Amino acid sequence: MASSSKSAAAARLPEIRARLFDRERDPPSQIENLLTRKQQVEFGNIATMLDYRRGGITIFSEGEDAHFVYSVVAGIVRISRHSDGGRRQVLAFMLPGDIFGLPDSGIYVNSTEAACPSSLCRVPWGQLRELMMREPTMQLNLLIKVAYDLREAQRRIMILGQQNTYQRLASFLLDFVQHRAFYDEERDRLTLPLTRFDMADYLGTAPETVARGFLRLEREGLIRRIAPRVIELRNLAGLRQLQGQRRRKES
Amino acid sequence: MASSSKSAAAARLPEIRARLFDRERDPPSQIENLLTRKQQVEFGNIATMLDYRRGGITIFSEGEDAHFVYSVVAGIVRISRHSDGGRRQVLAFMLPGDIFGLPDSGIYVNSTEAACPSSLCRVPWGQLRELMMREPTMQLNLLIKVAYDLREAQRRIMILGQQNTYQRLASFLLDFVQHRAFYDEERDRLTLPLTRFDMADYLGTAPETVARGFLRLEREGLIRRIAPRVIELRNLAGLRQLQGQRRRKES
DNA sequence: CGTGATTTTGAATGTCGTCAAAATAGGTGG
DNA sequence: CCACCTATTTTGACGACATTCAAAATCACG
Repeated sequence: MASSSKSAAAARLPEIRARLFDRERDPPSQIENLLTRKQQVEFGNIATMLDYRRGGITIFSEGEDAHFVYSVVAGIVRISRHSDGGRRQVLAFMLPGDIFGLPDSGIYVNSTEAACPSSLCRVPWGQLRELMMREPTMQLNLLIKVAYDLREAQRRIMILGQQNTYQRLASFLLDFVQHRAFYDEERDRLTLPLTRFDMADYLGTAPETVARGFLRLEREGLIRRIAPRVIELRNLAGLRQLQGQRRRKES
Repeated sequence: MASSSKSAAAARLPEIRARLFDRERDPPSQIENLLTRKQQVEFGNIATMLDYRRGGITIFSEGEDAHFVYSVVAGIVRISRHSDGGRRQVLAFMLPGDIFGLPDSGIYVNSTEAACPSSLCRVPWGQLRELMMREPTMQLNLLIKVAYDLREAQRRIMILGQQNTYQRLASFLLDFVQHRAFYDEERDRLTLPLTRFDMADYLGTAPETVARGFLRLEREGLIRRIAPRVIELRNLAGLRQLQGQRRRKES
């Protein structure tokens, strides 16, 4: 499944990225790495690096005993939960700098899979807890990070609560524009290593509707489909303008 | 607006309620107060009690400088955010034991109002930050609480992502059954001091659709409308069964 | 180059947002 | 206590939107 190595030193140092509670520099402060060099090393000392060489591999499943906390170093991790009816909802895609796997009463409440080849950093929950008790600033960093994730979840509630599927798709594309790993600014090209099913379950809709959304975006000149998973963004401002509109065409 | 008093001792001690990271008792552990008696007093020492005598009063608005963190002692607080188009989305209703007002780069990102007469506990952010640096367990409690709120937000994403408005309304009613302040178990009566607009903005729908939802719930024998804001729940199991169904009737 | 999975397109129908208007509740002052 | 007024809630009608089932087209991979 995933190959592991104890020598975290050799690999890229783990980061935790979020926006700070307080203004440190000029407002508004950007998303940044919360850890000092020293903390990164300390964190790396209790961590194991994991390599998921292809997408679709399960990291952990809801209901299992939670022994580890993970942080993404490279790639995309899909966090999902299943409803009573068995339908999957993708709650978030975790990108480099994100942390996931905090326990709830000792168990995981979500399932997670690598959505594409990914590198993770795994820390035993007990040891992280000890480290945080010794190091209040380390704990504060985790608090800041979780608070940041909460605000992101609230942003998703906004989108799901008041946008139609067409607007949601545009929001989704725009989210990835921030990340250089997926958006080639030179060519305006977005590479999304995700299936229509993943997108549909994330956007709370059906894969067919996602496809129709892409069709409409193309017809309206906002994008061009190079391949199913490669999109040229032809009009960023136009995509952004969709956000503010009403859910439904006026009368 | 709100009357305040420095003597927190006279009032009910503030609580922070959430589910723990780890299992302390038999699984699964229930929602409980995170603070020890001593911590409650310590927390009360830097807090000011606020009384909002009627609903609709603004506590703070998005974009303002964030100086205080609040915790609900009694009542309901509505947390909302406005989209580009100006439409309001209610992100959450905060009930006794909940905390809100954590800053993002020094400012509030949400607006909050008392949804009905409420008592709050207000703490200067700077002092809370100091207290947390001295008291790692106090900080851990806040972390646990925010992580709990994150999971609740994820639950809302599930509901908005895969339930129709009828099912969402049922979920909403069931959420309040947990709280004795709103649900009279003897008479099966739910008292919701909220307008159809509040509910609609929370559920991501229109007030008319909420009204139609209540109508249908009544026609199907699941509830009985005593008054617009007082509902008799006649079939809890039936309400719960709605959750697992598909969004749309199979043709 | 074939095979299975993914993606796209088509058609039918259920759902819900919107506008309009009637009915009801809740609070105020006579 | 009642009449009145305003805000809230309910009901009706219509059309846009999205889910579902079905099937064709395309892609990825061996």
